[in-house]
Amino acid sequence: MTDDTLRQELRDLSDTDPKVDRLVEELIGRVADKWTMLLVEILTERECCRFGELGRACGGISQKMLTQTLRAMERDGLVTRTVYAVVPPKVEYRLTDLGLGLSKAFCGVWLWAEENYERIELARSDYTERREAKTKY
Amino acid sequence: MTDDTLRQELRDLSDTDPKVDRLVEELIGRVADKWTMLLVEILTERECCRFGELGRACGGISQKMLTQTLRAMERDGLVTRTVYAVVPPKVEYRLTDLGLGLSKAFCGVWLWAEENYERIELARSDYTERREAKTKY
DNA sequence: CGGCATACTCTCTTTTGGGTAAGTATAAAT
DNA sequence: ATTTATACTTACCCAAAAGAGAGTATGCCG
Repeated sequence: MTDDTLRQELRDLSDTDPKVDRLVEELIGRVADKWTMLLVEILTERECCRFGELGRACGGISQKMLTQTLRAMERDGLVTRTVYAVVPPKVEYRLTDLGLGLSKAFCGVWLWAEENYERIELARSDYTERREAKTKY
Repeated sequence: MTDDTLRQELRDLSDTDPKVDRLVEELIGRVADKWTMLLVEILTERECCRFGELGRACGGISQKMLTQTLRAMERDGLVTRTVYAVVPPKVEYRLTDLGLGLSKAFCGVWLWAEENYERIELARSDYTERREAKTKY
């Protein structure tokens, strides 16, 4: 994709009526958060997961945030939640088509992050160096 | 892209060593926030913007958040900041290559959001209906 | 009888995000 | 002399987000 194609696509996107625009922005705000993105990634890799499995795969997420994020995703139609009436309880989560679509869309961002994290670390240290140099005298 | 290709790509991504994995996750957390994404989008469309222009284009962002987000983006090497020594002050922001890369990567998510926001609204109302039905008796 | 496992839920506290409003510098315009 | 424009910075404050930790239900296993 050329820069101009990109520019054009984004312009087209903003040229729709402002109500849609706000909806889309709100949706991005909702969906583009750390835990949602992580869960989408994990659920893409392993198709079907139990609650505890997701928790372990996320590393460091609290139970509260996990339930909360999963509920929001369920509400938005990104995952399905299947409860088995057994004891101890068993609940399985899997992506819907909609969720898989988001995964595809977001895949580019993961790839970008993996390709560029070194450059960003470099930019960060350069920046603090520059700031330190400035305040030196 | 097939579902399996996607799965494989994401698996490859997680198979790198866990240190890189955490870095990438941290980067996603940093960059995947509402204001950053909006600013990236605006700066892609109009190439070069002054502070005030960005503020107006964002609609409803406070000066504080605007400076704060722009500073973080500068630190990460996503934008350049050019100060002109004039009065009243004039400062121009534009995306770096890195920033433009992020824009490209994230473009897919905007498109997805635009294509699917109706489905999500529908899923939401279905969900609340289901919940209401449940709690009815 | 006493754990253990699982998927929560609830409460309490801390942290963060983000808004508001005021202050700063300075040249040009009125 | 006062206002205007611009891009901030700083201080203060509130509400929302998130973490920590305990509690719950229940059948199975020893």
